[in-house]
Amino acid sequence: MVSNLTVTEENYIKAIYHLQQKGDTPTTNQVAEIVQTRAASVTEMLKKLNAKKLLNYEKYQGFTLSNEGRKIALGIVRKHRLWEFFLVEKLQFGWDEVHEVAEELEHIKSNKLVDKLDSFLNHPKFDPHGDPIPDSNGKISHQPQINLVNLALNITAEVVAVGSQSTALLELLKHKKIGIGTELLIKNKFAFDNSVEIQVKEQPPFTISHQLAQALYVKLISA
Amino acid sequence: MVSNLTVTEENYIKAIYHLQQKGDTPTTNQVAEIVQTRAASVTEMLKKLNAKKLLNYEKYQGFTLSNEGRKIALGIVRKHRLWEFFLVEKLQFGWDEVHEVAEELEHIKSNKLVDKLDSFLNHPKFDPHGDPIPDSNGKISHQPQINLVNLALNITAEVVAVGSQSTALLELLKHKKIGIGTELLIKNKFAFDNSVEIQVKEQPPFTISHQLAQALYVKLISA
DNA sequence: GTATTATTTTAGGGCATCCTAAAATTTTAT
DNA sequence: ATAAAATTTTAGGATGCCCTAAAATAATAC
Repeated sequence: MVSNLTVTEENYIKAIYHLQQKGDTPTTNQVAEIVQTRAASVTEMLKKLNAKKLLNYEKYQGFTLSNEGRKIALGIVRKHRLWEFFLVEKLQFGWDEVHEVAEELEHIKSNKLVDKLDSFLNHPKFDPHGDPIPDSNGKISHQPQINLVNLALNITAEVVAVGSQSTALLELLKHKKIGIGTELLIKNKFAFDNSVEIQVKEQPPFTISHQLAQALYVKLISA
Repeated sequence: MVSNLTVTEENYIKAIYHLQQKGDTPTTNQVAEIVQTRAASVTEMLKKLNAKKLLNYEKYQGFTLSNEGRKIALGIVRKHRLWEFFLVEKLQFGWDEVHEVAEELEHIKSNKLVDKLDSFLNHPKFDPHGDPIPDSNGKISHQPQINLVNLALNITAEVVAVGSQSTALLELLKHKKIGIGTELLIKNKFAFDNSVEIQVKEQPPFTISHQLAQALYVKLISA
């Protein structure tokens, strides 16, 4: 219960949590890719986390987080996203440059710190990328989000989240001046390459690739 | 120059820096005490830091920080004290409960973060314990400070720093309602045990031990 | 100035995490 | 349904930092 985990252990747990969030049950190789190591090292860690009952693991048969493991993952995600919010909101970081620093800050161990930070920031529900911040009980707010490729034509919507934190994506979005809160609508979809012509409020329309559209999540504007 | 150090290496450097600040040239055993390890482990690390040119070290002959080593130490101290200031000023921590958390936060690696934090806090010069915060060039402000045992009778002075961060000391100060900024004067010094009778503004006088008086630093009030 | 004591260093080994190479198992393709 | 390919696991070794015990050196006491 008091589980004092190493930074390494926390990173494995977080990786597994994120893979599970994407639907598919995670594989050894996927985890290795995320934590930047080799499959053999992952297997070793799986055994360790299994022994600590944070994972349900049968060799060759896959693994998922136990309830306890999920709680820990939610705690880490909470810290990560609160720090990101802090960095953007209070320290004036760009939303595309906070991920790496938050990767370090998320491992600071002090419940008091997290709770006080949360109060200081007025209990934000979503981080600067639009991802929900779990509350202190691990509860997550959901806002109805639609993938941009599924948005109907000529309906104005607001960007509420992005599909990944890769710097490549964030750089592109910055260049195109699209961020959380941007209002846009779809003028056209082109079957040839699935590219999408969008119009951002008050600006001339332009076309974005299918990959980029897939990385954007929007909600309808209740006008 | 880009020196990417481990948390452990940073902790050794910081320990050596603080020992040097106290005047005496540091010993292997003193460092072991501070970083909570054995002398043998310290020797090992001394060799490593020497190889990285952060230390001038000759076996059996002692060691001191090189210029590069001192720069690194100042960077860590700067981060530690800025975070302490943040915790007390913005997150409403008590000044007696921030040290441990700051021990973790000081190892977060991002110059941009430190600089932005510094701006956010309006470039504070002293941390909540009265210790000076080095600026981004490693420059340290000094305020004239007098040890309370050397303060003359009936001269009002203001507490500007405390001699250590030990929880025992901070707890005692809290109980006696003495902190940075407290104004007081000495009514009496007792030769028998070197205890000191002090009066805090508007309150009845009381006596404190020699040890406690030694742990308090004051400056005269320019009235 | 030598003997005793204290300090520092070396020697040798432990644990966590990483690695490569090989073996075991599962999945895919025909 | 079996052969080939991909994945996962085991085996064995490396590195960073820790430890204890013993050896080397320095400091102190008489």
